[in-house]
Amino acid sequence: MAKLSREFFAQPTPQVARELLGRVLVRRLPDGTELRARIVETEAYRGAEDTASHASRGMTKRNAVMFGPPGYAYVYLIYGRYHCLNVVTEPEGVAGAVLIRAAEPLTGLDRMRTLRPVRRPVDLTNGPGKLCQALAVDRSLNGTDCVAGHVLWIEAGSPVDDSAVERLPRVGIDYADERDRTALWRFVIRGNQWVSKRT
DNA sequence: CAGCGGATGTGCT
DNA sequence: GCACATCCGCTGG
Repeated sequence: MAKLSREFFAQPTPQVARELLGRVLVRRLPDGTELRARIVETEAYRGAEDTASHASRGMTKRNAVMFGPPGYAYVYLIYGRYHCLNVVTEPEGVAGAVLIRAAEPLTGLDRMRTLRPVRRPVDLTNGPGKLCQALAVDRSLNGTDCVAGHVLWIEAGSPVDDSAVERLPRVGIDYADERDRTALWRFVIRGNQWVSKRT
């Protein structure tokens, strides 16, 4: 299955977020094991004009990757315990990234359950922090090239039809301006079991 | 089941 | 010092 290209990620962020639904996120572990999961929930974060975005106040040490070339991983620590995985969008110099919030495990489930012990498989990857734990994604992968690299990438998978796409406000951004709190920049596959619980 | 608060590191959102 | 693009365990109904 073909990897998504640099040009794909260079598009406007909300468009990339919508187009990532149904695509396959792949994580290759140091021992060669490949973990695969189908993306079912994303959020778009833009630059200076988006007060919900880490990039809204300009470039810092943490968010620098968001300003770089598209197709790279932006991974940050949240609440001191969890990680969130984004893929950088827009042309180089324009900040933007898509947060991958939830996915449906496809291969390597046994390994995911070792990384993240849970009773029910549905709890493996139905949230951004859970997804990172199950796929062994942490800050050491910040800045990883998801187009030319061989550690983390996204395959074409099966794009989702418009009729199956639900657009919702983003979650966990109470601090943002009303305009940004209400923007429909969260994309989910309608009715999918693996979508995160926070709605 | 819902609701609430603790965990725990980093940037000032 | 406080807030945070989160998750989990404990409590009460």
